[in-house]
Amino acid sequence: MSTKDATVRLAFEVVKTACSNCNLRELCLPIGLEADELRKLDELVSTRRRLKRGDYLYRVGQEFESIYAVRSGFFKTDVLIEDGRDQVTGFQMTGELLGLDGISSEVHTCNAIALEDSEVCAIPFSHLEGLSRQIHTLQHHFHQVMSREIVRDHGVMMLLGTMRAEERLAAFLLNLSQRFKARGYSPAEFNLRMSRDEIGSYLGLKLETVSRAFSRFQDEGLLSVHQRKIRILNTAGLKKLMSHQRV
Amino acid sequence: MSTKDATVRLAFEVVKTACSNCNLRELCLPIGLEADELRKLDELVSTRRRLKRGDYLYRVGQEFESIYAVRSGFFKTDVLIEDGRDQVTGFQMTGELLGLDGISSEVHTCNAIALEDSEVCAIPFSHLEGLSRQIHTLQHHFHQVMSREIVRDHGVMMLLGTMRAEERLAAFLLNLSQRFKARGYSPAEFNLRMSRDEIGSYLGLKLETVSRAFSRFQDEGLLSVHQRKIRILNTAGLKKLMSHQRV
DNA sequence: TAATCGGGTTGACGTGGATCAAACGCGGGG
DNA sequence: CCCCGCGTTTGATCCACGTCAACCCGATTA
Repeated sequence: MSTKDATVRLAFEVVKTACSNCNLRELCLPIGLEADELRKLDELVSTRRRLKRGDYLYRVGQEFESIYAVRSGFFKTDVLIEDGRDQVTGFQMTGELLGLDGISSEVHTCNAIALEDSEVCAIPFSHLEGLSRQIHTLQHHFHQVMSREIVRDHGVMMLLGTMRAEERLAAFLLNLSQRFKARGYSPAEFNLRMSRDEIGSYLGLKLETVSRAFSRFQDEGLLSVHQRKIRILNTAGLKKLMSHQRV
Repeated sequence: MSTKDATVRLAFEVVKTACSNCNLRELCLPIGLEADELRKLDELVSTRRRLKRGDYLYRVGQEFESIYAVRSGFFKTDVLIEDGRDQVTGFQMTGELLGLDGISSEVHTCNAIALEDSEVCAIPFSHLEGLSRQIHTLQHHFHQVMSREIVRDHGVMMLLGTMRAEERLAAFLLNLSQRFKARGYSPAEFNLRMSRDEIGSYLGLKLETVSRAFSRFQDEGLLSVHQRKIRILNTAGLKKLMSHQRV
């Protein structure tokens, strides 16, 4: 894809929004803020961006100025190396933040791509820093979010470094399940937003291996799988499989 | 190792210290601070802890209250899962921060272990938050440090997810080399502080595989290896190997 | 209704790294 | 000086996953 395409794809719509009446406020940045603090945050979260499936929210190398909160939809982030290999570093759903990687060098170090039609709130980072110098709660919560991202990454490193294919997929599905649950959706039945290839990239596996693991889980009665529609039939079984010492 | 051992091993010495005359101030938190700001930071970094090889700086589950800056020595951090598997998540050298994982849940989520006799500066986290509400530069720099950790983790995920054994080791050695260089040491000749097993854990490989890769590099004239003493003979060769599309 | 297309599944086979096992070599203690 | 122990090296074998290839299936278009 050419660079020209890149800029075209960045087209988006801008919409006014407010944290104070957002139904994600208990998941997202505003957590634990007082009413008056929330109003200040409203001023800061200036714009909402609407993206279509496949659109880039930002790209490697692009100047960093805002972080983004997912309001609706689903994203992936990935990193590349010259020779063409790439690695999905995460999947983000509603209430989660995107763009934290850009703070360190003022430039984004990964791509963020919408996996379905989505909306994000753009939070200009310098404003966020300003406000978190005033609001202790916000400051601390933001630090917790960054720290949680580090802990999550350690979990993925563990997964990639020590687990076998089926353990990885089980861990991945259980994680998704728990995140859907936290958002009020069924933890047992959901649609995957990503392809087998993207799952594979995230888990350090080839798509065929992912597909085989799904089939195996289905044969063993742990899941029912129809395309991207997943139903978890035996959570305990998945958990057991995950923590199973390699044979 | 029993829990009793754990508490015993946490014994340490406390020493007064000051950022303003620390020769690491250009690598560490104080980066870019004015003289008067530096004095404020001095008050905050209250204690220095001295650890012996093998001592734990903190452990999984231990209450989080401070982050630590490595003043001298060398550390590793690792995470565990129940069944005994573990994964080294990082190696930290002088000027680098430890403990960022603990912010999210007020509890440490990994172990930090000294790989040689070491000293750290303890920075009570609530004080750091307080001070960074006053000093914009400090606040921003701290955010950059956290973000850099996230970017680093993405790099490791890439490594674990897409690279083959020799590429991983090459990437690892080049990274170490560059960090030694940044600290004024030779980038071409250094002593590894960690065992083959620890390198393997970090790179998602078995120690035998690490050992074989070292031997292979030596055969090919890229390195000379004597125990843990490494001399890089052909940096370009290592880089080329790293970005080599899989055959 | 057929043709096309992209993602997913399945099978056959190859291989990189794990596993198992033995030997080496250095450093410390008697 | 020899002995012991631990980290490391090296060799032989195994196997989980990658690779390659064929086919399937549902959606889209002609």
